[in-house]
Amino acid sequence: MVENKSGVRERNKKQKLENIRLASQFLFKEKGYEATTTREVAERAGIGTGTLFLYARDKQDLLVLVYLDAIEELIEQSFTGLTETQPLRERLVGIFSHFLRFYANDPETARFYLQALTFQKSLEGQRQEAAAQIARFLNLLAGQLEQAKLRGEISLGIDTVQAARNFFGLYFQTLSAWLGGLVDLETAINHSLRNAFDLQITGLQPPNLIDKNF
Amino acid sequence: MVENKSGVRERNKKQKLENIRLASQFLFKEKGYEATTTREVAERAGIGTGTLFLYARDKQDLLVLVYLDAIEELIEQSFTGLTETQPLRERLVGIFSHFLRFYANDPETARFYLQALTFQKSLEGQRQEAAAQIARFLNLLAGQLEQAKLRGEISLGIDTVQAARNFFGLYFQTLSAWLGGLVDLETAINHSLRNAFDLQITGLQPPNLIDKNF
DNA sequence: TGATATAACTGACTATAGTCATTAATGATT
DNA sequence: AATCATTAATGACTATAGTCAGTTATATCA
Repeated sequence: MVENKSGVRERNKKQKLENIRLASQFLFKEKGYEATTTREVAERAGIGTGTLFLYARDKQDLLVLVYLDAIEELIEQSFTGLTETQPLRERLVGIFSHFLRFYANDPETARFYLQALTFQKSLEGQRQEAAAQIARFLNLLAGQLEQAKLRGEISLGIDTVQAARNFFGLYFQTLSAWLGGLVDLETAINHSLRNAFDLQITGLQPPNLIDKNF
Repeated sequence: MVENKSGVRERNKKQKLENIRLASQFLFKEKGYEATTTREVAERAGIGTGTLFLYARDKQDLLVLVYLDAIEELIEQSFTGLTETQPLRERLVGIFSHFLRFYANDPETARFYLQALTFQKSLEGQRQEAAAQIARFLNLLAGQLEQAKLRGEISLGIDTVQAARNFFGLYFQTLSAWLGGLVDLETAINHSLRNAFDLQITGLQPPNLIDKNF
């Protein structure tokens, strides 16, 4: 059991995965997700068909692989350049609208990507990375909410992690409605998302009941 | 263009659809969704393979067909026997827990059912029925919230339809987390769902800010 | 009732995702 | 450098969802 020194295999594997990623990216963009066959991806990546499935669990996993980098950048972007004066609701709508607008570049493919992340038996392969990415996003979101606490916009007693989860859930619902064709993009952002967030921030209780809790 | 009188065709079609439903139901229960082939369903329903796809758009549509009746009954049940004294949060947890516990009978198949409803291009065939079912459920839920208004549990200014949507979104997130194996059933109901609902009811704002709004 | 039109049904066919027994390449050990 | 062990790569193969050109059944109407 001696340490691997040359690392030829490791480098080859990394290179192969990157080739697969590039091939998938190119073909999905060129012909669309459904029209692309896994054989085409394998051929373009310069590997056998069987090999492809050593690197990705299934076809959808290829899509997740392609989206990983883009989403990472998107998370970065969505939290930068937030205007100081914006109220919380607008900040949140601003953050999440980045994602909606990104998916709008290719809604068809986005649907398959999001399907790959929802209601899966277990998150293996590239999906696991994507799940970790979402977890990181939720932490950043909770951080934003902590800052809102400091600004006095939200109550100090709030569980910001739970709040972040709630906002994500509401975002996801809007995303689903939009990609399902129930609303158009601008309506989704300016109405569905905003109204949902507004109600989450405001809550349902009348003031007198809230006072009772203190 | 004379009216159809005998209606032989209509009756035949209704009967065939029912046969398909029963065959699907039996086989999905017997061998599981994935292990069941569409040929088996067709054979058991006494029709050709091509005919099957005149009645269902695809395999998942068969699943939606099977679930339609069960969900209808479930909606009914979930709104009956609500204890008068329960606070809103408990009522809502109670309502939604019916669904989680129902899906717990066969979580594997439930995953495929829910996939069939999420991020689809368009809701055709049986899926359209399922979407209408959800819309009806949301209306009932909004009705519950209206009653909560009368009891003074929530503010009169609340848009109960939006609130119903929000609760559904939060429920769906919990459902997804549970079926994805991130939490067990009891945790999902007693923590994930309850905490999410709690925060939606309470809201995020400190009392002084709320007062400003009035 | 016979002729014609329309709607429903069919299973052979196609396309393709994912598997697996076999082969090739790399790394460890002497 | 020769041998062995482990890991990676391969493509022929399998399984099955969904299609479609051809066929059959029902309805309409002279």
